[in-house]
Amino acid sequence: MHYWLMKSEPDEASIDDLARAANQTLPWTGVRNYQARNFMRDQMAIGDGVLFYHSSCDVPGIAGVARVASTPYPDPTQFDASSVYYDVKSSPAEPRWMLVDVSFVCKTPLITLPMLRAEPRLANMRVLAKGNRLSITPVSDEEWDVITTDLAGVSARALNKT
DNA sequence: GCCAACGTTGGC
DNA sequence: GCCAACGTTGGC
Repeated sequence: MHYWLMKSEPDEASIDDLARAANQTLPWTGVRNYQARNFMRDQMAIGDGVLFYHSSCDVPGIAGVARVASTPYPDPTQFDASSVYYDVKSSPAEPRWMLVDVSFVCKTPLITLPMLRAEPRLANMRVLAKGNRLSITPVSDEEWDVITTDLAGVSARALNKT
């Protein structure tokens, strides 16, 4: 069981989009970075906790909680010539990009970067490291507890709902 | 719009 | 295998 922070531009897929999606689940399309892909392909398991982060927007920050809802499978957008995520060097026989499905758990009050940086227990959080650009980063057990319980005030009941 | 930081590409 | 050039990310 691992925890993750996953960045999404809300213009493309926001926490509200996830809440409105069929089965409140969306495939995490568009990752085109090998480190981020490897996290999804090699380390994620169904049930892993996800901090849903809004990036490249007016006020970036954690906007909700989600969970990993599938095992890894090829990102279909890589084969779609009309998609911005099309990858001419990939093929169904040898897919280059893998993803997982992510399911909605709950929204949280927006937890901004200054709020995260103000919390000493998050000083080593990967997403806060200087120069970090990875769209998927691991979150430690303690970081998960601090953010979901202390900063976001999510109840244990909400976190454990299936 | 700026720019620091980082990843990828491709010539050699 | 090195590394310069280039493209992208993403906060500000």
